Amino acid sequence: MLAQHDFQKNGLLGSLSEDELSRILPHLEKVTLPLGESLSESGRVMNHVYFPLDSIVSLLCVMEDGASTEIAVVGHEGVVGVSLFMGGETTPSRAIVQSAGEAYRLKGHLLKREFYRAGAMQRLLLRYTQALLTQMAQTAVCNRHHSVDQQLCRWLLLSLDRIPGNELNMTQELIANMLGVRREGVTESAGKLQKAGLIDYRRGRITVVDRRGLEERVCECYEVVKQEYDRLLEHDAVM
Amino acid sequence: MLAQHDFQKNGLLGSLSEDELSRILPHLEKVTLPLGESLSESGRVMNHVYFPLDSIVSLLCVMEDGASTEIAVVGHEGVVGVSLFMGGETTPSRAIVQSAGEAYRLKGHLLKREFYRAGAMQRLLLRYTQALLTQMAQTAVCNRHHSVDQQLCRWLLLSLDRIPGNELNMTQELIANMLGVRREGVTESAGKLQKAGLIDYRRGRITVVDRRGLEERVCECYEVVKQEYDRLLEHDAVM
DNA sequence: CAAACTCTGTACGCTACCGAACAGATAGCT
DNA sequence: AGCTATCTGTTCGGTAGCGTACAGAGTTTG
Repeated sequence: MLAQHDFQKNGLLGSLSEDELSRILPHLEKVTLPLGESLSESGRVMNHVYFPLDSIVSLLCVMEDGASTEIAVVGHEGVVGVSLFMGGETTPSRAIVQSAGEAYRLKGHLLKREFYRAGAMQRLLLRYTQALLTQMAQTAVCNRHHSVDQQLCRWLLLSLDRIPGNELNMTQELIANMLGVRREGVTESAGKLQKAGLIDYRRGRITVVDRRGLEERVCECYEVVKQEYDRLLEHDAVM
Repeated sequence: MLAQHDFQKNGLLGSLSEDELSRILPHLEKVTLPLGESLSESGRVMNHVYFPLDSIVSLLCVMEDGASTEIAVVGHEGVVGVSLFMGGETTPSRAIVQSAGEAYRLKGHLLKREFYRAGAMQRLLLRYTQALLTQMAQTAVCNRHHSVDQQLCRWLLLSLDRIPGNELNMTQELIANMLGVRREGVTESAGKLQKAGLIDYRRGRITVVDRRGLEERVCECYEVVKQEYDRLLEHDAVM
């Protein structure tokens, strides 16, 4: 049945061979991730890893005073919970659902078992982890050198790449938390984009009307990350 | 002979079992890394991986306009070149020798061969990579939320942890490049630390005279990273 | 020993972003 | 419908860090 095959919507799952897939398929469990749900808390062991389909998960670094910054975003191209197979079991960061949607989840020990077979799954996950590494690095530079305007563009495009359609359900408050800036800063930047006719903002719902326009305005960070993801995760390259 | 055993100065090499070690030992080549040398350029495949002994290597993200930011630092606890075994072969970042010193290097394909034996070496390298991930994430937050003063403290402590003694050979210009700020900003911050009696700065040579003082002044980012490194890389934990 | 170079200190105006406070707008609820 | 929550827009003073410019101090070179 076709419905059984929607795991293909996740890039990693979709890249596995029949053989590899058949071992984990029976254990894949489809779940709906509501906005704001926490999939992973700082220092806590995760029971499952999550393969998003149309949901988006943000990896956040939260500080003692509550201030936070998004360090990476995970969508249908990836998986939440790399620390399980990397061997550390936990991370000091949090994983929060930024855009509600569906995902497949898998018990952590099953993923680890599969990982340690040292087959295609391992290669795939490692390449994905490297892509994640790049995203984090580029986020660090972007935080240092680029304006809120540019970062907002980057964030919108990264999100847009991970959902179907061109609508995002996000309040400015939430975006501000992700970017680690003030809510007013987002209001201002979003206002500029609105005036320029690139987006349409209405109370928690952003519609991107001119994607090309955003791409012209965004800093190079978006493209660097995108190209690296494409390079590392194109299906042929998996092996 | 004792001189043969200084590979133990590198935490990763030192954690390997006799058995694991014996396979790569004949291929380890000791090299001296001069200040400023580039070990890895954006998008270029590295021929070797480097295990620093008393040298420090900075991983930098360089942008089109030449602006840069250090995203992580590697010393005797780690290895330069994780992209080789992660499967991507290259990264968009650069690796520059920040503090001259010695390192062992190993041909990339030999490390990969060892990695794919899926033994202790693999587990060790993956845990190290996770530590690196944490460092990058924390750098991203720090760039967003903390003052140059605090970041300078963090940077000094991270460097100090990776060299013998309490002297760093660094011009303010270089530090500024690492932190991704203006040279004048470093002058100012370093001046404050000098006045507070924490460091002694003289033309490209910093002597840390009050390490405790720095630790009191640094932001939480330093401690978060340090603890995660300790947790992931303590020898017992390796297996 | 003087010249050339490099590194450090200081000053000044400028801009982006912060913090706080508040007013208007929109959506959901009863 | 009206009430209330919440979300968005705007303002205003404060500040950290930027860009630029330049002066002094230390180090190397001829």
